[in-house]
Amino acid sequence: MSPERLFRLLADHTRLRCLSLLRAEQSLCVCELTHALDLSQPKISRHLAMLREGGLVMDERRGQWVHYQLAGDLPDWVRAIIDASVEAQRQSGQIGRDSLRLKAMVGRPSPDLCADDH
Amino acid sequence: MSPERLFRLLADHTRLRCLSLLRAEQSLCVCELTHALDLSQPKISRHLAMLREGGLVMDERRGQWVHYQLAGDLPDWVRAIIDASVEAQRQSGQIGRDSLRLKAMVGRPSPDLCADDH
DNA sequence: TGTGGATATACGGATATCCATATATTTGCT
DNA sequence: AGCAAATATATGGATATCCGTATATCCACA
Repeated sequence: MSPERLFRLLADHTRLRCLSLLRAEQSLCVCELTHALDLSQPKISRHLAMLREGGLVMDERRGQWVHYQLAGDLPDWVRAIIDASVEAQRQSGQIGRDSLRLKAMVGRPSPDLCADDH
Repeated sequence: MSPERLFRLLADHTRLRCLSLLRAEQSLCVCELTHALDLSQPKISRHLAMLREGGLVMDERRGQWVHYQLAGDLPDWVRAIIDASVEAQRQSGQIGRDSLRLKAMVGRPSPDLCADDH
């Protein structure tokens, strides 16, 4: 991952919000992100695919849901950049607003249910 | 400065190289950057203008030269992001190559001469 | 005032990015 | 097999970005 490629990935409001919320919430499925960010499903899916192709997030299918989380093997400098940007997002209140919508989501697939291999 | 705007500014190889070299060399004029990066003068000038409009660098005219340096009043999170990207650039050898070309530049406007208000 | 060096900006064209919409794919369930 | 929910991908258009080239501006100095 080159710095230029990383910055291109981060240079989009939607992707930044996805990353910030994923860092705050550990693991989220596409429909949770769609609801929390209040954006269309294809839009979220497309941006998550870009983050995945860049190695910033991992996906894992659990039943009919696909859960995303931050990649665990990120280089230190990449993690430092993501951390700093998350901090700025937090100060702007963006993460708070998205988290609130996530909390208010009804019919949210429970992480406990999904964790079981049922 | 929003994270998205910062990342857009950093999402370009030329601007990253300018920032890295400016951080390493304190202060450089346009012709030094043009020579060190081996790129056309309008290209360097245009990218420096973007960095200036984004508040990442300051310019100061000294005679017929315009010297650029990193802005001194950057927020902590911005500085952290720039620092991390510079570190990655250093590891890639990019800064070393550009620094070498800078050192090898002949007729380089001496900082000592330019510092005087002659 | 005029000339040359250093820097900045304007102008098109090529390419990339982003989006909305429509559609395909995968999975769980009956 | 067939249906519905969740997710992914394709398509085409609008917009943004980047670049090379040409030109304008600013400054030192004669």
